[in-house]
Amino acid sequence: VNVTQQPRAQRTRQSILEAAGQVFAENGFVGASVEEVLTRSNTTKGALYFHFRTKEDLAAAVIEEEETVADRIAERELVRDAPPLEVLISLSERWASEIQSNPVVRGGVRLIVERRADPSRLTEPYERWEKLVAGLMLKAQEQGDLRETTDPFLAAELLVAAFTGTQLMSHLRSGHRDLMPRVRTMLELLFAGFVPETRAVRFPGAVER
Amino acid sequence: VNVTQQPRAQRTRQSILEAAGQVFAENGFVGASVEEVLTRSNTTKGALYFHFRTKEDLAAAVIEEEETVADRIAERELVRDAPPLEVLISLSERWASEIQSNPVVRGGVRLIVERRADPSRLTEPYERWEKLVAGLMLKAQEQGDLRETTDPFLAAELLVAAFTGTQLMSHLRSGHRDLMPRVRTMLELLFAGFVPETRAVRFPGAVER
Amino acid sequence: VNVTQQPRAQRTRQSILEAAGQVFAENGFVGASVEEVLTRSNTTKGALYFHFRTKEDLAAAVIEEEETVADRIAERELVRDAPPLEVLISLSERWASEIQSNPVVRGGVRLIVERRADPSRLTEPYERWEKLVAGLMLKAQEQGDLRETTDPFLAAELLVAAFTGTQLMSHLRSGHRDLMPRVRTMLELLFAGFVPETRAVRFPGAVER
Amino acid sequence: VNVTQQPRAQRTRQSILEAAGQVFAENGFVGASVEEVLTRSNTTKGALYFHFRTKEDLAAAVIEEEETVADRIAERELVRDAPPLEVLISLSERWASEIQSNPVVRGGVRLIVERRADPSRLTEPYERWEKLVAGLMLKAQEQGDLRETTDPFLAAELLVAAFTGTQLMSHLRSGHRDLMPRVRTMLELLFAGFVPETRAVRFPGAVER
DNA sequence: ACGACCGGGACTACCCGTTTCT
DNA sequence: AGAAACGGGTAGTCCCGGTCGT
Repeated sequence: VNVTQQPRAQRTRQSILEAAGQVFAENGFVGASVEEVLTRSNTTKGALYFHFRTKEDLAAAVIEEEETVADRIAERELVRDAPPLEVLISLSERWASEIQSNPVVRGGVRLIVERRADPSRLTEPYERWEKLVAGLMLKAQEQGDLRETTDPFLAAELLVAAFTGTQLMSHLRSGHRDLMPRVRTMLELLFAGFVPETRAVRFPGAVER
Repeated sequence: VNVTQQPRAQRTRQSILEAAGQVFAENGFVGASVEEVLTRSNTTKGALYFHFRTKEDLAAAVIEEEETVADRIAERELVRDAPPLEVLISLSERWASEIQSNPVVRGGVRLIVERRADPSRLTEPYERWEKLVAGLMLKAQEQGDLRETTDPFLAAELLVAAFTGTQLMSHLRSGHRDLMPRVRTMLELLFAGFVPETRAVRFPGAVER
Repeated sequence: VNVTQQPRAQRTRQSILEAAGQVFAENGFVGASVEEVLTRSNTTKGALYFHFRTKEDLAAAVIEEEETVADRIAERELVRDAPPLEVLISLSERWASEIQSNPVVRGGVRLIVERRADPSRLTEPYERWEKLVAGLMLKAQEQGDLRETTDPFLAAELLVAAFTGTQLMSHLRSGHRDLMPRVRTMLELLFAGFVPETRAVRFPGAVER
Repeated sequence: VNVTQQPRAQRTRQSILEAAGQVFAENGFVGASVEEVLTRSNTTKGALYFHFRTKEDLAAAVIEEEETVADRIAERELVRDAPPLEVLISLSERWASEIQSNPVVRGGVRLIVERRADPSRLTEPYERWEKLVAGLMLKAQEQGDLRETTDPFLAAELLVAAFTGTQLMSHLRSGHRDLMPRVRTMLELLFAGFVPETRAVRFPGAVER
């Protein structure tokens, strides 16, 4: 294999991926046209079909990258030695910020939301989020930061659903521009019901925006 | 104008609308094919394009019907003389039940979620839901059923977003089959944070399913 | 048979025919849409398909009416006791004027020009014109108004072709508005070559416009 | 730009153009079906829509080629050092011969005749013919080959109209097979009226066919 | 006799994901 | 890697019957 060319190949692949992310985010899978991706990435069919065998393949790559980013963020937050609910907060805000700034992530998110009954796909991303959140909720309950009466698993499910709904609303109303404040107030209101009256969650300053 | 044959016409129109609801719900607007609607409704192109000028038109009709149903449900619940939060509960459950059972509603819901920033559209359905819910939240606060510290408008926004997210999750995971219990637990968890500790919301038995 | 309704039926038929003439004149046979005819004639499909079995039928009726008008004009001019070339002149101008004012005639003319290799149609209108003109040319030659060296049949053929071409040009350039002067100068130039130097054709004042 | 494969592409494009010429010539613009062009050119939709964006585009290309051919013929004749009327004769016959033998030209001619008042089109071909002919007529008059009493511009207009009419007649009656003799006699008769008695135009042998 | 409403279905232009050839 | 070609599938148009009322 040629080695000197690899950097250029990687750049090409990346720019295709980014363009695809945008187009998928705006139009969904069926609504997206390969031609549009070509135009935005300033490449040609030859290039695209060299890197990705089909349009489905391209979508899968977008999702994969999005998942990788998600994992990286999750890992980075999980190792922090902070109260679990605070981890949950900064995790949510980091993720929101990523959605705002990274087109590939935005595309992946839309593709996942849209996903038809294609069960042969990668392990459901939502389940992974739910498991991760549930873990934090459990730890929080052990430390007395989650009410005894609140089921940690159901709380996790709700948080994921509410985040998804919030992200959707922000997408529809402002094209994700007001995502951060929406996520912030969502968390505040939710946690008001999760946390015992005697405790209070510390909300750090918003990451950005 | 004319009276002859109208019953048949109405039946045809309705069966097209229902088929369209299904197809839109399953595949979204772009993914839906008119041909599929034809097959499922057991009609022909002539019939379809007699009742609806374009595919867009058909989608608009689906949304319109869905909105009409929503309004009818809202009206029926609002006149009830019950505590506002209980109204909110039965309203949510009625709506969830409608989504489960009525394909046109299901289609409309998906179409609305998908809708890009098409500002020339009917007044955003979400805004209407938010206003309605906010009204009930305000009344609840007056009656002491909503914590003083909870902003009724933000609470309404969250509820709508959480409902949407929950509906989406249920759609993706079970095709709306487990929608009712999901909505129920969502409400329980949310209200735990909204209602003062001294009060308790009465959750009636689930409407059905 | 019902008699009282017949006048109304005739009116309906006529208004359809006129609308059809317009639409055919503007768009040709294939380009014309029955729907457009309906709109302009303010009638409905039921009415149209009662009077005319198919679109072809409608076109045939338009042509038939146009031919009838042509025959009527020809007869009226032919009985006149005037020099043959003068008859030719006023015949041409009457026909031009009819084309300008009568939409059905205009439609018929276009349909005939367009006619595909459909040899099973009514006897070619052009042949009839040529025969008629040839007869007048022959008479003119007998009276010394046509040069001895000019073949009356070829002259007739040319006149018909030139008229058709002129009519077409006028249609393309002005929508038939400048048809009269064009026909007039065409005749003047043509006759300059047909008539012996010693004679001169009397051009009457133009019929109108 | 690109160089690879251009010969093949050019061949494909040309064969599509020729098939399109035929189909347009036979059925006009609306009557022509892209599918028929595909069949006759032995190509596929993909190929056609790679070379031409729409059916209109295809028609425009046919017209453009026809105009190019016309220009080439005109240029070649105009540089000849011959009496203007003789140039006119051989020009007409060359053009007639081209119509007979070149399907693209035939298509273009029909498309132009059909063209409705679409003012956004290329400069009206008829005007260009008229100007060209008028120029020759003027020169002929200077040299005493055109009668003093004949207006060169009107004569040009008539010639173009008569040619168009003749071509149409030949199309309708014989599918252009008898075009050459028709044009020849048309010119003879016309010129009999244009040229002074003392002079005589030399009619060369027909170009071919 | 006349006309209205409703529906049938063949057909059209065109888009678009993909492959082939160089 | 890019130009060219492939071909299935799309929404939509349009001519035309049926089937009623008046």
